[in-house]
Amino acid sequence: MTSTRISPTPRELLRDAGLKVTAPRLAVLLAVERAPHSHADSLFAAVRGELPGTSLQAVYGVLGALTTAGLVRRIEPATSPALYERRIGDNHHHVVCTSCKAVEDIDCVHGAAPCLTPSSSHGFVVEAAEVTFWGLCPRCQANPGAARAASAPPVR
Amino acid sequence: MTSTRISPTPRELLRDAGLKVTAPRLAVLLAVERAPHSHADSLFAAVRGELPGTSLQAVYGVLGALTTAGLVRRIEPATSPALYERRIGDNHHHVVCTSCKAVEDIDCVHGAAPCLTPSSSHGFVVEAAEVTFWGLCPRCQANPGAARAASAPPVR
DNA sequence: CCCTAATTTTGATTTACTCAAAACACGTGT
DNA sequence: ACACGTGTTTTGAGTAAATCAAAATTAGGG
Repeated sequence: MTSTRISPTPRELLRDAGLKVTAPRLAVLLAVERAPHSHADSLFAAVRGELPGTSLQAVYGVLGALTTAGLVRRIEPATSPALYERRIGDNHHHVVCTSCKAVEDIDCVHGAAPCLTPSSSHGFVVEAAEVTFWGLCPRCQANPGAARAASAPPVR
Repeated sequence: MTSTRISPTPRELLRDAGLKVTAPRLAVLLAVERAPHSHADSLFAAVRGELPGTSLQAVYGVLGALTTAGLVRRIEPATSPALYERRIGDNHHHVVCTSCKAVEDIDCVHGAAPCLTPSSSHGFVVEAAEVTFWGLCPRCQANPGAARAASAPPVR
């Protein structure tokens, strides 16, 4: 009995989400898996490696579809373009380096999903909480001069 | 005794920050005070009302200077342009309406500044934590059809 | 009141992304 | 196995938000 239940293949992921299986979609899915927290441009570069005909707009289209289908999560830290990752479903957060913009995952502070509840929500029905930590990554701590793209606002 | 210590005038704020006092700066400061969570464009519109010669670039320049000086705080919720507010120093957070993008302040969940500490920070030296809640504002709850500018991703 | 550095204006440019029409291909039905 | 329809991708253009740079202007110390 070869179980079909052990981590679905990219094909299955797409099919199960009701999306057609296409080469660009498989390639983007793989690229995001390999390099989490990538932006559209670098995914485009990665995809071009194995599928030279692909257009940047296709990558944007695929990322939109995958995000809508819930196969991929989009984050948008201040001052960065949108980043994509495959780790979904758990509610995890991110640390962003104020100097070089490197991103790492942070497990949810309080365990599962509703890890935060606003004190007073002004009548809003709150569906989600998003947490971004800002700091200096190990590399930039060691190498203080080398700010790659400064101006990220550490909230204050 | 008319105390000089009660909330500094805009002039004083600028001077104390080592910035020259100029009409555009006073106007932007006032406009942000009046309409918190405004973006550059709408501040530009407001400023134009009382100071017709002002350029959009000047508004961007002023906002940059005020932000650097810590007189104004910049936030950038996903899918919105940068927003500015005068409430600073306290570490407060925001709820953003997923439908109309309205923003409200939320007091820090755990009291003062270090209201969150990442469980494992991958060697980052964390300086700040930023929390954004996503939900439906009262108006959009009552008026479900009227999505003003959809596509804000409720994190998932 | 003058002078200099900071600020603002004017004008061009970049980045990240969206829109639309035409060509193409996945996969359902036969 | 094959055609057909719709969803996808390509091609090409366009937009919003913001940044960059040089020239003109102005705040405010001396």
